Amino acid sequence: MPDADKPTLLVIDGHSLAFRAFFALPVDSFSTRDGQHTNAIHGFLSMLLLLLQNEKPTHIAVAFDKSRVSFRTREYAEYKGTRSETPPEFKGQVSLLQEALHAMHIRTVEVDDFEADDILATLAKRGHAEGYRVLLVSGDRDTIQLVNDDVTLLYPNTQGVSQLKRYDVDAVMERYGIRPEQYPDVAALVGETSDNLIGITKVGEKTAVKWLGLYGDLDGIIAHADEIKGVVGQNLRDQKENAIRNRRLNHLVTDVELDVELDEFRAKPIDLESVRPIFERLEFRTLMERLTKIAAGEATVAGAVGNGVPTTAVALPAEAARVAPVAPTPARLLGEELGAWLERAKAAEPAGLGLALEVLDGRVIGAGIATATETVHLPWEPGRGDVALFEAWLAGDGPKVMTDAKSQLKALRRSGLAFDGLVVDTLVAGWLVRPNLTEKTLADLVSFHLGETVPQADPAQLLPEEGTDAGAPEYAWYSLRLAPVVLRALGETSRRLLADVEMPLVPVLAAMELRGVTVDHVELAALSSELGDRAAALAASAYAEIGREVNLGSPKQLQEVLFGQLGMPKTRATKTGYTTDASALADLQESNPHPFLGYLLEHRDVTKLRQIVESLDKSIRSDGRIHTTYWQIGAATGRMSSNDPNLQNIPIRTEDGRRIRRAFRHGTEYAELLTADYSQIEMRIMAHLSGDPGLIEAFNAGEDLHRFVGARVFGVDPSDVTPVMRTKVKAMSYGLAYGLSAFGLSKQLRIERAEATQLMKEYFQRFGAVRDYLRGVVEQAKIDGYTETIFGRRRPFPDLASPNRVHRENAERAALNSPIQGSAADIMKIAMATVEADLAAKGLGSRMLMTVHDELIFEVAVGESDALEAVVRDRMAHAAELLVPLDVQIGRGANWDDAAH
DNA sequence: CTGCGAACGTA
DNA sequence: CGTACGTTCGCAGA
Repeated sequence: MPDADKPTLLVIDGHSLAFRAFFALPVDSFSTRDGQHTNAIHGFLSMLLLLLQNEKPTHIAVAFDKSRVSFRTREYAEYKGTRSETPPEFKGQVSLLQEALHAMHIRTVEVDDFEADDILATLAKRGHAEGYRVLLVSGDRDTIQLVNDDVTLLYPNTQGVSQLKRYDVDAVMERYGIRPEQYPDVAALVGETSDNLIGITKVGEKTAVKWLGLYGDLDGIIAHADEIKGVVGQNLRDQKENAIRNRRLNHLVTDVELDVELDEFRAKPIDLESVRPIFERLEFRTLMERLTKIAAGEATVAGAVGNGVPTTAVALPAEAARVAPVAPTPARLLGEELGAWLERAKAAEPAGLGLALEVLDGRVIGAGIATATETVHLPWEPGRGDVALFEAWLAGDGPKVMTDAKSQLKALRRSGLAFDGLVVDTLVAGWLVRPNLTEKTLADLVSFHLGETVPQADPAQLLPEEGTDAGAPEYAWYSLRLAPVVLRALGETSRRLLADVEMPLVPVLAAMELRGVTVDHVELAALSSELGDRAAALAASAYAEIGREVNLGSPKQLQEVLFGQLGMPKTRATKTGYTTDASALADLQESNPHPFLGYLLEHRDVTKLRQIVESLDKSIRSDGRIHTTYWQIGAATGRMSSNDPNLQNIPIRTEDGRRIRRAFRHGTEYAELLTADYSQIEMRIMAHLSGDPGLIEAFNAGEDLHRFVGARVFGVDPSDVTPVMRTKVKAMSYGLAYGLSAFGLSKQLRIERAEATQLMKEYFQRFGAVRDYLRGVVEQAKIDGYTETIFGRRRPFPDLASPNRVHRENAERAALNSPIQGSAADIMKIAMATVEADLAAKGLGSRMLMTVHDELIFEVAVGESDALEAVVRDRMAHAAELLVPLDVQIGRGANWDDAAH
């Protein structure tokens, strides 16, 4: 029977989904007037309605655990022992949920002594046997073992409860590299923390999958345990009982006795009158409206909006795998033919043509151009003459769609070719859709957004062989096809961000990378050798203290020295032992002073600096300049990163560090360097976003921010704010944007916990809107599943719904920080594009060289100091209009250090 | 030769 | 028990 004709059985693990919903939605925003919490019920039902709309199941069952004990806990008392007590706000929601389900005429199932997963397993097996298509919804990974050609798992791991990842056999293979039925063997070897099942030490997913490939299954692996070498082999032999026990426990029972026939789960038409009383009692107005629409058959897939309901629809890929479309065979056209083709292509694709350039040794050697149905391959050297029409198209503003345009734009520039008209870079657009950096290449994008595979994907492709590999024409074609899909996924606001902020930045970054920055090799070499000498002397002194030579760069050996030989108290634990990081060593120095610690710390500093100096020196190219690469999609917040080498972490805090900055110079044709940075931009954004009157006044007053805030917090006159008070308030202010706790604050300032708590209390009393704002960000993010910057840049936070407290709280702090760091990034990106454009418009020869998040560095052409400063100040200060002014600090000098004000 | 964790530089 | 990155090193397992 073809799939489409099969009945669809939807089976939901009720407890697991309700629990996820509980953590995904803020408990405070969902309760009835008489105080009953409803967030878990609301989230669950919201998800259920989406499933009803999208999947149109013919049969529905919801399974629940009958109690916390089952045959598993009897066999292994510690099973799920790490799970904490059920939160009181959750209790009671399950029975109300069951009541609501019954009102919707949906059957629930629970069986003594078995877990909901066993019921899922049993129903999946019966459904498969009786010719159903089965959809399982569970947050328990053990259910992966149930997936087969008829059984698909929807797993809520990406975007809170309303987004489900679809695991069919192929998806499991892709994610885990194994067949679904092998999953329990992997889990048995690796262990499962949430179930308190300990696996084999040192065995992770990779090792387990590898062994399975070699020996077939867990029994095979254990039978061949003697052949496995090394520590892991020994661990396996020692701990195999763990794995055997885990395997027994994670095997799901497929023959639980259920007193029900599958047909009894048949979905009934929605009976609004039966549902109304319970929905009214739970005060679910919006859900009732949605249900009414579904009943009337007029609901749309993404129609779920309002009252705290996630606005995104369940993420569902298109129909089952189709045959991947194949790129058209590229035509080879010359001269006039090409010109004529271009004219036709432009008419066929008014939104833009796909373009990809072939690059060899940094120079352009060919191009691929694509419409939806045709591609052209053009091997050409610039200036050949007969392709003037093509070069004119490149230079004009005719719209072009590319993937990873920046590197290609650099090659064009090097080849002396003009370029304009980039409308979509699918790499950047794809990142705006999913900023957590999962798709880094065209092949990744095609795989995720189109569900197809780029043949022989190799982005570094130089000279594509005819017919086999994907070359420039195919790249152009895929780029063009990606664009509408990705743009549709972006939504209106993000499309504006792409067009107004990100796309204009691409050629700017390309230009900056090409320019590079002059760095003095002689200076660096001298510094390196001096630092080398000092490191050697410090190492010798350290060795003398302990009477032997150890590798000071080895945490392992240091632990032997500190906690063994010197008998010092253990520090904070890491995965592999005890930390020897600088702050821990400083603590030790206080409690157990020892000269070795001092030498060690200083040795660390010196070798670290030397390492940076060495790597910078190696990066100086033949033009005497360092050319970094900016990664526009480098950070989920919207920031850029810099690599090869990273110019965004050049030391500044110590004198030795500043000596490195002194090696950064202006080129010989130029007069000096100019640096411009936003002062306290993150605090200003916080003032803007929170609207806090006190903070806004602080910035508008234009006096020293921390002094002003300190005066308010400590209730003294600004002139009476002592340096100590100022330091405390400054740490507090900056910590806010990172979700700093009283504990963290006390640690950083080395003050008592109580004092830190008091300081925070006073702070929030004076700047209450800041606290309200920060709380609101997290709450809203839990509802939406993402945060947003001032300019509408979004970042999803799936972990806000995690039942794991550590993961969840990490996500909460990141969510807190994202709109602030991200808005600052937006502003800087706008500033960069406008500064660059203004310099060009005014015909200035000065140029922007580097960006370090809130700082820009320029090379000043002779006689342009004041003109440049005026442009930079103006464009940076007015990149955004906030409730507070944007302050720009500017300095000039012969090197980067001197140019810092 | 590769992958991971610790440590540390910046904003 | 403070966000966001990139780089380097040592170590362990091939």
